[in-house]
Amino acid sequence: VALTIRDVAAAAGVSTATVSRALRGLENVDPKTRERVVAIARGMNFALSPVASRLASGRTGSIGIVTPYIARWYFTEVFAGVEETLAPHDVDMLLHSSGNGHSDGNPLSAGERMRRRVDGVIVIGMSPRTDELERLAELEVPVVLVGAQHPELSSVCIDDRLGARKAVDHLLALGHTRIGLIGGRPLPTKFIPENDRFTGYCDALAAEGIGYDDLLQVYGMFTVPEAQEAMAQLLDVSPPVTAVFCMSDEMAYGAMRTISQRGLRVGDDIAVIGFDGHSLAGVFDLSTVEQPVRELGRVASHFLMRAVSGREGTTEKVLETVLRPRSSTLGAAAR
Amino acid sequence: VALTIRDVAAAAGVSTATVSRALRGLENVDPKTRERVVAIARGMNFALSPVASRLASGRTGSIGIVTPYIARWYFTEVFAGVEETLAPHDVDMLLHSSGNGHSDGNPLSAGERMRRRVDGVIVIGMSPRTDELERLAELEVPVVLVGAQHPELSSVCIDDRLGARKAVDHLLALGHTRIGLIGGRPLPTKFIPENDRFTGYCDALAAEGIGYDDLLQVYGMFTVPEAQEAMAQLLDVSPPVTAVFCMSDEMAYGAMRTISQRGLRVGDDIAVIGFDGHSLAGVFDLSTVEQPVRELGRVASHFLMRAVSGREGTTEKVLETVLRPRSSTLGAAAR
DNA sequence: CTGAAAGCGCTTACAG
DNA sequence: CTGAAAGCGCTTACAG
Repeated sequence: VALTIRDVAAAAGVSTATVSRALRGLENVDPKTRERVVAIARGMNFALSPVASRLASGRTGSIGIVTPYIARWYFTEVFAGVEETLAPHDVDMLLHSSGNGHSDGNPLSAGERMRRRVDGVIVIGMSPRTDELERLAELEVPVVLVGAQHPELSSVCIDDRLGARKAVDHLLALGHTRIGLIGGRPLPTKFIPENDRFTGYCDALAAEGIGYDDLLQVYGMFTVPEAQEAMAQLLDVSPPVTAVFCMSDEMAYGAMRTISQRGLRVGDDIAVIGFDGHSLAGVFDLSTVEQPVRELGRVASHFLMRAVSGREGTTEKVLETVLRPRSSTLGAAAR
Repeated sequence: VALTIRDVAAAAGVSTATVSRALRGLENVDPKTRERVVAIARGMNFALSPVASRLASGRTGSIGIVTPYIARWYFTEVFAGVEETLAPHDVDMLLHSSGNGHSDGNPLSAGERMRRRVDGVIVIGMSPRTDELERLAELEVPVVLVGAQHPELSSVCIDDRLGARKAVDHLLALGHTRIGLIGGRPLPTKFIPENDRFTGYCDALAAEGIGYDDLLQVYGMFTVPEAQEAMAQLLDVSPPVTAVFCMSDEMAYGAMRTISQRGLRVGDDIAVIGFDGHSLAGVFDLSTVEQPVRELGRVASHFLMRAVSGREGTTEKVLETVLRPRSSTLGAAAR
């Protein structure tokens, strides 16, 4: 029932090759011809079949996006940045969540899912040392990493170590010396942001001559409820902590909750600082180190587009973070 | 460089038709043949080209997802529900955000973007009376609406009127009689959830013999900062409100902030209730009416899959909401 | 600037 | 259960 390029060619009295060129806006078409063809196509309400174009041209016009989690703030923001820059170029995005968001687990690996379907892939927030990534590389299309680095791949990320240091330096400047740390998982793989943030925490303490105290590190798994428990644990160590650095804002929310449930005042009795620049940090007065998450997605998209068109090899970019002090560290005075 | 089905056929000593059938798991293939073909294909590391399959079969294997916003909680949750149910069936999702998330605005309408690319589309959180939807319908593929209804389309939504009523009834039961309302936009189109929630608010008041007072309705545009201002406005009316119903949890967060900034206590001096069941409502002790957002996405996916395979006409489903009282209405005692 | 023709890699009646 | 063959709707050297 749908029209084909042949119908348009016939109506315009030209070859299908010319219609194809005209409709795609290629250079080598006489302006008058192009105009006429375009007008006729529009008149017939014709549109090229993307599927046929893809098969004929060998380009998929799609990129893959791989991420462990699909409904989390960080991913969502990166994704928005990607969509924003890619949609105008008419590239489709094929999403694959490798994580445990699936009730039944995701049967396919990202590599299998993406195979023969994409011209390149953006990997968000995944450890760069996994089989998953390994298999993705076998696809032999450009890959760009967001939030991590890899010796052989393009990437865009932040300096997690420095970011963490900014957070803890802030606490230190406020006079705190017993500073708790709510991290993610107890034994993260090498190379991932958690390690760097941990190192930044240690750096800051060391610069003040404060040694690392294992009792002050607890784990919140990057979720609110687990961070609540972690904070409860932290509140029981002695000598007591007067401040806590959380590796994510969401964990910081959990920590804040536990603190007020204990009858303590966030920012006055115990200082809390997060990491991310979550969209609700402002309204809940949470001090944090902001990372330009959406921009991460934009930059990754640009890298990928360039790589797909073969215009360059691997590139790396590190974006800046900024400390945003609020009353969760400054106290009621700042509210 | 990539292998084709012909290579596999040659290696297996069968026709391409048989390879095609075997690899797709069709019934009419001798089990032994299938097994052998599959083994050989695997040995060659061969995978069918989805693009070629699509062109040959006429099915796109994709569905479209249209939404005004891409990085908002509601959308994200629905999307996760969709992804979760569709990914295992190997259907690709083509996303189109029609909203103003784009720096440069989105040049294409959803209809144009989706054209010839999808077997069906899910429309999330859009007013059902728009050109956008109109053009989508012209695609002549099944459409299912999430969060709204339409006389001619399948849909899955909640009863917004009843949900709002639950919220306000809760406030009324607590003894409040001056109840503010933070809505979205001043003049929403007909047929959309805002109107229903407004009606539910009025229903509840009317049942207690309380008349509608225009001074008590302010607008927060579904954003935190605008809700903060709206709440500030509300705090200045007299006689004063003792409670407020916000049409979204995010607006409720803004309201809570304004209230505490004024030195008042949320839940004790002023009760606040939201709407949605946002993921952080619990940690911030916000009373709310929860809607099963992810489930909305799952149900929509099932509807769409059935429609795509021609198994049924339009269907509607209304999911339940549940009141979740917390200390933002119950007061410190519940904390 | 334009066209004829081959080809992209599959699927699907149709026939057996 | 299997195969030969046509066809899906484009794009792209190649030739002019």
